[in-house]
Amino acid sequence: MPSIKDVAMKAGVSVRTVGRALYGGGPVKDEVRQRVELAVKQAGYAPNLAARSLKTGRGYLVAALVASGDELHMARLDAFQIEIEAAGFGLHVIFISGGKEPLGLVDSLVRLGVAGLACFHVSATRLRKEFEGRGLRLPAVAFDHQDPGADAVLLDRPRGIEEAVHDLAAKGRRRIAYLGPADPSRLDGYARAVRDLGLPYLVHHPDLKDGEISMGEQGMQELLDKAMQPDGVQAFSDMMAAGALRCCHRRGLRVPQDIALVGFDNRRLALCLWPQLTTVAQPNEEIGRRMACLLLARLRGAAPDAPVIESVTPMLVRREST
Amino acid sequence: MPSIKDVAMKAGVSVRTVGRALYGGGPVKDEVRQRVELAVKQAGYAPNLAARSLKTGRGYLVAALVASGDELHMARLDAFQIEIEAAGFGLHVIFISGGKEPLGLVDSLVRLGVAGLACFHVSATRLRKEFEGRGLRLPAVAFDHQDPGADAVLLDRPRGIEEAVHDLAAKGRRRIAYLGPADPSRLDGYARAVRDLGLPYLVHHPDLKDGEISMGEQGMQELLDKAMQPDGVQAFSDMMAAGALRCCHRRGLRVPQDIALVGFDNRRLALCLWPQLTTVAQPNEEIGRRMACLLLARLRGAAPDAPVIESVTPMLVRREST
DNA sequence: TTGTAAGCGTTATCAT
DNA sequence: ATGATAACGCTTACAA
Repeated sequence: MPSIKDVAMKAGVSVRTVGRALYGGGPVKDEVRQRVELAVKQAGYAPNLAARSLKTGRGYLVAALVASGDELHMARLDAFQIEIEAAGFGLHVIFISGGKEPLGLVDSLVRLGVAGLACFHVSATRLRKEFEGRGLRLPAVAFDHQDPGADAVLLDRPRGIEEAVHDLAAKGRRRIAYLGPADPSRLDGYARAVRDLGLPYLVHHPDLKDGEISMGEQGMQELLDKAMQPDGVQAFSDMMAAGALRCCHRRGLRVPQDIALVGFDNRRLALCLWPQLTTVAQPNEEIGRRMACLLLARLRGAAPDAPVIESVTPMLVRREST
Repeated sequence: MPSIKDVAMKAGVSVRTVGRALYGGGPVKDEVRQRVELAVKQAGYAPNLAARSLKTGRGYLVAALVASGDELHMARLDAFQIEIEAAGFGLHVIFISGGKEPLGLVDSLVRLGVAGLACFHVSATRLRKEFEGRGLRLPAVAFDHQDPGADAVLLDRPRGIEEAVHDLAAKGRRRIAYLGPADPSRLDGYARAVRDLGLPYLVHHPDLKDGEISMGEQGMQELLDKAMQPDGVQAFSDMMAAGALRCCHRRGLRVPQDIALVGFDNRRLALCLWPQLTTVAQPNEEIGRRMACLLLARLRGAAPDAPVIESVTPMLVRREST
């Protein structure tokens, strides 16, 4: 492994000059700069990041906390990584399986000297408190929830649901139900839409907890049994919609002829179903990019003191189920 | 950030003694060790990994190359991470989106001083060659393919397919077809099974390339049009099976009454379909764990010179589609 | 049984 | 416009 000394030797200058030539911080003769750059190429020199961060105290790793392996998180993370690496940082991914933090997570982050934190649908409030307890400030950006003092990118679910319900109404549906847990943001959008459209408020919250598919299947069953007679259903998620679809198949209800069905998330699953699922898509790439921008600005000290909150809007994707 | 000096001061000993007390390497009085451990606790000391790896030259990060955000890779990676972190290493995940390596990947890995490499379905032959070109040996473990000189965990697909076909036959199916690309490992298992069972060899390779779902749908259509009259189908993947299922629905074929259908992978999707898909499951956690063991052994220098190749067996999961 | 000190590769302060 | 050198926190050979 060539070090900066080797480069200096090769170029016939001092290490200080190599530093100036590569990163600025003082005047360097053009001819010398060229010699240095050539020497870097020839030696295959790449600065040792361990040494750098030991010296500067600044870390070069950004940690991402991710709820285990979910397709949506991965899409966001992918976009996030690209921006982060383009800015010269490295991405350190930590999977939080089953809601449990890895043992000694804070320690390992401190030891690694992480420069910042990105939370993909996992709250890091406690974790950041621990950092503060050690006298460290850890810049952070979160998705879809607000950690106190952290920047955030929020998803405007109400808007997405509202658009979907309006679209159902535009297709002639008059009894549009909401199926799923009592999530305030989704219910807000649904409630606003049916009120504005003058349609009945039809909501069913299945109280099942074991997985979204069976929740969707059983919830749909109950919805039908309660004689709500829906001709359209906005589901909490694609997974729940898949369950609802199973119920319709079982009962011989045709989708979309008898009942139109809309999901939420636009998972790849939506394309695999019969019929293919109309759904509200999250702009995952945009989310990842925005999170990276926010965090990078803070790492560069170019962000205001107060947390920056941004909002992204989901988009309706029309398929066979409506 | 407390350093080892602070701990030494607090405990009233030298840094050398702290080192011995914490990591061994010489005798330490019990009483002194206790004082040191107390001081570590009180100071909240955690060794600075940048300094350590600068000094030792050994990295503490293991890099994982992953084909972007796939659910199966994530499950394996999750298990992999747990073992790696338990061994005191950190995991550095790199997503290879769309088959393209991030620009300057080798450089960034060198600079990070990664200790080892894990390839989840991405070949790293070229990458490791580049490392060798710089005079660095990079221990590596791969999944599902053999990189020269690297350890590997292979999936015994033939066994999995064979078991599935036998299961179809046991349920009375006599015309079992294989639907999918001409993947040698899967075809091997299929061919062996139908031969052993004395059943006809019915194979259709759709030459469509645009996504596995439409490939499954169109492939199934062609399979039926060719009058192969299958009463059972082993698909290349769950995604293809989902497409095949769509075709059956469209044509009014009942699954499993008219045709039984088996997928491969056991994605979460399999539970969302109607009917729920019987499929060949990959033991993802085991794969991740084994890869970690192999790599850790090599990092500790406890592995033989020759590459170690292990094999894991998939398992049939019976659901509604058979 | 314990302590001293060198050195890893970088950055940055100072002098030239 | 350039160079010598100290310091970051850690590990470890060597001295005591």
